[in-house]
Amino acid sequence: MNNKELSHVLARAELLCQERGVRLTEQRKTVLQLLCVSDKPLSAYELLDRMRGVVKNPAPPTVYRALDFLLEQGLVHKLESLHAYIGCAHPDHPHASQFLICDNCGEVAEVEDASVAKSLKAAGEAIGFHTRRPVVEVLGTCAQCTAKRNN
Amino acid sequence: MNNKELSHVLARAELLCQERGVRLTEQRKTVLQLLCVSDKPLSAYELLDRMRGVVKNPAPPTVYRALDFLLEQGLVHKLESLHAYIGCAHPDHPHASQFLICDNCGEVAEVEDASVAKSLKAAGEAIGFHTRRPVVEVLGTCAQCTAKRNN
DNA sequence: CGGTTTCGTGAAATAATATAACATCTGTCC
DNA sequence: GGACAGATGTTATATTATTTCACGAAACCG
Repeated sequence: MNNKELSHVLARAELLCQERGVRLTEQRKTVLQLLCVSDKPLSAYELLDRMRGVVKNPAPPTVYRALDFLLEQGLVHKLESLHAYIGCAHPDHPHASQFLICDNCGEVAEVEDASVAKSLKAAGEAIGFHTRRPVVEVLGTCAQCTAKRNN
Repeated sequence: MNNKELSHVLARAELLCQERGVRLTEQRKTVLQLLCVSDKPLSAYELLDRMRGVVKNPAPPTVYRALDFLLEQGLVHKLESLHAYIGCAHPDHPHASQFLICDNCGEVAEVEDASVAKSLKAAGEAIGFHTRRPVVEVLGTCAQCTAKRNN
């Protein structure tokens, strides 16, 4: 995420939290920023390391608490298959995203494919299942890495 | 999984492994059986506990090695969002399954929805992404639990 | 304003999940 | 039987996540 996007996301996060009557504290903002400026998903302990410069003596609960908050607010996502976290690419609206994760370079693309969401919903409804949170993470190789390998 | 299904799956597993020239050893078969007879997904350490009766002094690598093998052979699945493992409901053919996981009762339904698979594939291809393993786990409430709650 | 309640944080310990490294054994092939 | 590859035994350790209890800050309410 570049600087402009970061500013937008942070401003948007401030606004959303205000609207919702929840508090985007310094620690929470720090974690959100760290995730947004990272070019790859970060594990909780990587975040912990990077917080050392900013927060005094952070412990695991420090980062997990911030992550819990940000996840609840839809400002970050957890990538279950990587045990890692990533800033949400479009926090502007509630959404069910899918993630395309490159095994090779670690790049993660967050996409919002209506057709995927729809067919998933339908598959659940077919057996009376009520969806709370869909986890859709596709592991594979991104276009760039595929191209490189074929050279 | 009932007894008849278990027999079928085990027989099928034996056959598949023979065809592929890989060895379904006692330990591996034990892990597969434990997963199949369980009515819910098991974590690696739950498996470890249940192996104590069968295998002498099992250690974590014992169970993780067996799981790695079984995952490779498509005989079990890993549920990333639960850190747990489950016997494959239909090992007869290679497949990309989706899992509907009930938060309330822990029941997991493995479904193979062609429409989901297709739209996911398309979403990847749209950006040149080459899929290796799709992880699709829908967290929510099963029909039974929804009904109970509304009573 | 002062009291209270709620939410957020600090800190230490520990639980749960997963892997590394290296030695030993077992089955298969020639 | 000797050599090789694959499977297992064993100990230690890495990584991810939660519990618990004490303390502090902000919002709420009179």
